[in-house]
Amino acid sequence: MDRIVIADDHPLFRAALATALMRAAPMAAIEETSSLAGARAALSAGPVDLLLLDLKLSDSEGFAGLAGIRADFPAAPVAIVSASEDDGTVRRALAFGAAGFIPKSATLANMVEALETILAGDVWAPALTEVAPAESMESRIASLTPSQLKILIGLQQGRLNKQIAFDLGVTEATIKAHLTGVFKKLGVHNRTQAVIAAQALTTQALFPQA
Amino acid sequence: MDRIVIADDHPLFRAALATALMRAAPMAAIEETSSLAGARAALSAGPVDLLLLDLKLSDSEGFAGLAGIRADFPAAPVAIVSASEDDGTVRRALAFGAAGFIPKSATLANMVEALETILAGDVWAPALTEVAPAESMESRIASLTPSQLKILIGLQQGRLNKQIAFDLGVTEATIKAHLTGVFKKLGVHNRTQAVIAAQALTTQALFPQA
DNA sequence: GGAGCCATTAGCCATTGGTCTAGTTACGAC
DNA sequence: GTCGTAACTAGACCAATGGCTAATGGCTCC
Repeated sequence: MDRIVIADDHPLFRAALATALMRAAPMAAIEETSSLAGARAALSAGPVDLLLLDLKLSDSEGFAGLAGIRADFPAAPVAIVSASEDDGTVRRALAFGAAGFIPKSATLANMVEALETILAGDVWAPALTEVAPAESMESRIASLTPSQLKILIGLQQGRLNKQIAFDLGVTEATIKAHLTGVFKKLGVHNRTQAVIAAQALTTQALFPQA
Repeated sequence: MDRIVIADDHPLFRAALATALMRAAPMAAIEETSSLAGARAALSAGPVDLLLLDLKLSDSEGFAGLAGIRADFPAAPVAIVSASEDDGTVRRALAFGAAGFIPKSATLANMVEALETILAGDVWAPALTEVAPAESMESRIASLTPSQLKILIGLQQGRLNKQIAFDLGVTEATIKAHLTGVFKKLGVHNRTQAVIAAQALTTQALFPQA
């Protein structure tokens, strides 16, 4: 029996997802939450077979929420449900390790199909116009270790090393060491440039392709 | 006789603007360029009565180009021509001191009207749904002095104080002094947070209102 | 002329940031 | 098993940053 968590701040859409889930996985135990914090709580409580995550939650900021979840709970499959479904958004979600992408504009039948695919362990996403855009900043960020990613998210919120260290329960020296690794992987030389690079985590594509 | 500079990387659109200008200001001397650098060169060469600036140039990044021009040549009226014409973009352009906003989707007649208005010294912009959105980060950035703005743009490019000082031909001490002012005006406490705040200079509105 | 704002620089000092080196653990390959 | 690799951790050391005071000169607005 699967344990499935729906994290979306729109009650009606949660209901729609639940309906689709009842068809795709009749035996699943479904939990609903409207916040990223709620999703994290559910993940902390025990293993989850699928998390359906809205990109736009009150307490999350775009892909930073997804990235944070992936860092803390790498074992849990996460499917993104989103109102925006442009190529760039989909591609980025997959780059950050999403197991699937479900546009909110999808029909119920499509959602059922998508959920079945994802629950079977495959990846489901709207058709992409192209396969791989090569060396993107997204792929670089996706290559960060969980700790590095958490620290990058800290940077992006303007926190000091000391604050991040406190948040993560480690020494400031540790933060600095991880940061050096982050800089190397992102190809930058200081935190300011890292924040600029990490804009990919929150920003819409400036010119979404097609 | 007016001296008017068109900075747009699309040759056809430059031609369209030139056509509109010939009607709005038959006696004007028109110069064309495809880059921000070209526009700067023209402004440096002598007083310009109007600069028509595309928001998206190869060597500029959104509003940073406009802000930089305003900082270096505060006397020159700048009208933005842009493909995107959502409310947020227009509002922001005006917040950064644009004398007008001409959507690329405008008809030739509209362009002529807009240019006449702007050349007469008035502000021309598409209708805004609302007048003032109060205390925005844009208004804070717009309150920066020219030097402060140039330094903020330096920050946003990930440069060191030393590098910015070299670029502007001043001492590092000067950069620090200005930075203190920037932090105060933006309400932040370090350069990382300033960069995050300054994202308004390059980023599209995440959720352009209407 | 004076008040006020801006730009510029210097010097000092505390804090923060970043690199280097190094020890520990975990995990898969052989 | 143990070898190699990658991740996490941390201390030492130096560079960069930021706040402070103080001084100079230019500028505009009363």
